[in-house]
Amino acid sequence: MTTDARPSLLLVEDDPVLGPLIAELLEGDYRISLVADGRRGLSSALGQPWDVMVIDRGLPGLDGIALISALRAKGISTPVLILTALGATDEKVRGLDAGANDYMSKPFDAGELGARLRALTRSYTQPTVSIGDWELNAVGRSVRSVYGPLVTLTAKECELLAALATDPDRVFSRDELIGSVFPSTDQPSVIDTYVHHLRRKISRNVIRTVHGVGYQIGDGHE
Amino acid sequence: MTTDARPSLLLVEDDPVLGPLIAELLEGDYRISLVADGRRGLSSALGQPWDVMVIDRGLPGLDGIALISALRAKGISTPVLILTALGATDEKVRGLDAGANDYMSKPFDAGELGARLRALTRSYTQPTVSIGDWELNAVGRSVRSVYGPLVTLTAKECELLAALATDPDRVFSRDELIGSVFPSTDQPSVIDTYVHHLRRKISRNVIRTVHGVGYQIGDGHE
DNA sequence: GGGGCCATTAAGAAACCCTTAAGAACGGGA
DNA sequence: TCCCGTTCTTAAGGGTTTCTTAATGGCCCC
Repeated sequence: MTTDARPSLLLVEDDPVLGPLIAELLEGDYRISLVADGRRGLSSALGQPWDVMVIDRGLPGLDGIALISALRAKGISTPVLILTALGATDEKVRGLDAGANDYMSKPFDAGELGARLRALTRSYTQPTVSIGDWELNAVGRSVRSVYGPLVTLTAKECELLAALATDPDRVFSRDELIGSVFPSTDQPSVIDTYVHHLRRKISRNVIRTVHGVGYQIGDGHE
Repeated sequence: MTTDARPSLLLVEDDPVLGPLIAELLEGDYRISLVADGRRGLSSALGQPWDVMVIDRGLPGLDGIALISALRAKGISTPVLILTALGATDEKVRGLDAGANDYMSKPFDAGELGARLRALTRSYTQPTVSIGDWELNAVGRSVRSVYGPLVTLTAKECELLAALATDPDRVFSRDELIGSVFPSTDQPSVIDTYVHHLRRKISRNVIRTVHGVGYQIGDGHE
């Protein structure tokens, strides 16, 4: 298989030497995107799902701590390791309190950075549901194909897909799905609309229509 | 029969009013055990098998989410409905992601609770009928041979095949089949048409013609 | 060769689903 | 608070699938 299985890593580091250096160190193990200021970091972090982030404490535009706070406020729970030149304990506490998951002071050991990142990507890997060739991350509201990029879903899209995925091969009636995903309405056609959204975002073959009955998640044997 | 056929239900709810109230509501349909804190909930849940659990989100001792996570980590896959005062969507996602199967916000409607519990205790596995090398899923309107691809059927195709499969080796007359599958018509040739559809979709040998009499599935050995 | 019976194909009608669009509701940022 | 963008919800037309009917051709037995 030709798929790149490396986890994606967003590196936010303004130092023109250190940034590329870290990127080079880690590029064997991660697919790295490097951005050099806080605002771009935020838009990158929000723009697509990441497996892990490494964020510098002192950044132009938007401070690292503020960046992490903003992410967490948005409900992004991607694991973050924060880097800093400051080794003081209260700095560490502040970073972790803001929502960082780990912390390293410069200068740091490359091996230790690698180990800490492995620990982060291991322990914080969010549970996913397999749907044929797709993996649904209900917490991050994202779906990724084995063969393609990550796709972000809206809340309802995600809930609908998750509901169908609770029991592959089972056929769900529209009323059933409305009860669990769209309790605020009783109009079955809303399901059609969202099925359409999901098929457009993901793939036409993920959700099967059972004429006159409802919808079902295929099992990859089609 | 003297056996109590009611499913067993473990209710973990610390509210001194709501707990007994729910227990009373449901005791006609379930054998209920009520415990009032998370740690006891965990030991009860691990101590014996349950058919279904209702767990409060906020619990003393061990939070409801943590309780469910612990259960799932132990490999306990009993269906769980989580109750909460919090209606926020991300709370819902969090609960479901921790391993809950369904979710209700307080205050809740007693009837809806009953319906959701019935849905949880109902078997999700759809019955399949074996027809030679083929397996028919009447709800999903699909048929598959061993290791073969999934073949989708229309409603009438499926009903006809299911009708024949109710009694393999028995020969069904056209009139008989029309009565049970195509009540809206009285034209026997419609059966021929649908037999043809099935043979094309599945296999030429699944349905045997008994000249002058009708149709039959298999003949004992193929 | 004729007659009965079955297999196959086709086509109109009906039921149902897909797609698009637009207004409402929601939430974030200025 | 207001504005703007996203998401949710509703609605409706067009398109597809499915049902039903019917006609033709093949096969076998008489």
